Formats: sequence, structure tokens, C-alpha cells
Amino acid sequence: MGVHRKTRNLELVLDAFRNAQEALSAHLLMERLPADVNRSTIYRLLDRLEDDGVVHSFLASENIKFYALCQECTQSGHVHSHAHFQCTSCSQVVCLEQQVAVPTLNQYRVDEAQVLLKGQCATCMR
Amino acid sequence: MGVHRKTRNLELVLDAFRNAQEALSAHLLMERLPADVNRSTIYRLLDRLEDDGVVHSFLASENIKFYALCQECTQSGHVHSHAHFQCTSCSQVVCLEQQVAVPTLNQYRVDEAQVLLKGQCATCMR
DNA sequence: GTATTATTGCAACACAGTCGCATTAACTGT
DNA sequence: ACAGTTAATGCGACTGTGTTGCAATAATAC
Repeated sequence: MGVHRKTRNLELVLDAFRNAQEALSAHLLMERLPADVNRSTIYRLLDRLEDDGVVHSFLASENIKFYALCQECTQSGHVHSHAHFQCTSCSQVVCLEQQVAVPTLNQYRVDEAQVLLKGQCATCMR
Repeated sequence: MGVHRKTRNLELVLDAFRNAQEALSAHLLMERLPADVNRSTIYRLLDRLEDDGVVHSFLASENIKFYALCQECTQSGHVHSHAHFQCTSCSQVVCLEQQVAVPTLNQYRVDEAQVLLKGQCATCMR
């Protein structure tokens, strides 16, 4: 686990995640942080937090990487085999409780299953 | 369905897909096509072929969009609810037979399930 | 063969993400 | 409390994927 100095930026990022009900992309994060927090810094913090098992990442639509706090991950291994949902209207992304059963295949060794469900969230359905 | 003129580039792209056992990204496609085929043209052809239900696309690692020929898609709707597998060693991507059951959720209407399995292919396991 | 227009090539652009490097600031030991 | 160490930051430049406007080209219809 990398050393973590308690910096303003780190606290801001962690607070943003704790206050968010949904998963955040680097871009969304920037919008919620003071404008003077550097882009590179955000990317580096996200990388480090992922390495340290604090957040996990996954790809959503439009080639955007999203991050969310880990509930059961450790530094030794990410255990985030849950599905993610993205609303095709508002683009919001959330982690689902739903665990994903990693299937077995003949010709391949499957280590990980990434599941992204797409559709409409409650708000956008009305 | 858009009009399709029978051009050299279109034939080259279709041939590349028919000769490929695996899914192709725009980048992989470029490597397999004569060097004088323009980058924009490839992206435009892929977009059009997808609109026309000839190929389907999905995101793999590193935010790269992959394309493969559709087996059962029509212009009216893509039916490619199969899983995809990507080897974490050689990055090769293949379409799997395995159909994906789109789960139902309480708070969301799920229209589509994207499943990317990651692990090692037979070649890379040895 | 000529007119029409889809397709192409080019160059410029947009955007997510990365990197090298000099500066700043958080921690350590005393 | 202070100095030394080094993690973290800000900046600017860069990479790579994908998009777009526009003029030139070429496939098709007549």
C-alpha cells in the first residue's frame, strides 16, 4: 500500500465519493471539486486510490472510466464482481448489489467478469 | 438502411472481418488493410456498418471499441446479447456463444447487458 | 456520356488520459 | 520548532482514439 499523505486534494476526492450516491468519472469529479484542483492530480489520485483498494474502476459508455468506493476490496485484490448500471438518458452510473457469477469456459481461463447493464433509471422513466 | 456503394474500401473492411477469427478494433483493422486506406474512412465505414446491422460494437480494455460481424442482427435492432472475452495477455477479443440473460432490477429498466469476461486464452496459458 | 451524390482524403479538432520536470508541502527525526 | 526528505502537485506537452468540415473523387442512375 502506497504511503498516503493527508492532503487537501485527497480529502476533497474522498469526500466527493462519500457524498456521491453514484459512480464518478474523472470529469464528474472535476465538476464537483474546486476549479483549482489540477486535472493530472485527479487522475493520479484515482490511480493511487485504485491501487490501494480504496476505489474500483470500470468502463461505461463513451469510453469513460468510472470510479466508486470499494466496499469489500483489499489491497491484495479487488473483489468487485458486482454489476454496474448506466442510464442511457442521464448517463448516471451506479454500482448494483447484484453479484456476477463468473462463468467457466472451455478454451479460456476467466479471471473477471465485467457487467454493465444499460437502460433507464427511475428518474428518467417518468 | 443506408445506401452502400460497392467501393474498394468497403470490400477490404468486410474481407478483413470475414477472415478474422476475432473481433477487431479500428486500430487492428488498419494494420490489416493497405496503408493507404484513410483512418477517417475506416471509422466512418465502421459506423455505417454498425448502423446497418452488419457489425456490432462493444468496449474492451483500455477504452478501445471493438467490432465483429453480426450473426443475428438486423437493421431494426441489434441482437448481440452474447458475452465477449478478452485475453489480458495478448489483448485478443472474441465473441462467445454464451448468451447473456438480461436481469431484471427493481429501480431500473434494463434494456441491454454488456458482459466482458477477462482472463487468459488457450495460447497464452501455455 | 453526363449528372447526381455517396465516398474519400486531408487537416484540423475534441477529448480522455499520461508523463517529465520543477516546485510545493506533508511528514520524519532530532 | 526546525531542517531534511520525498510524496504530492501544477504545468505544459504529449499520446491515442475518435470526430468533423470541406473540397476532390468515383460509384451509380439516367
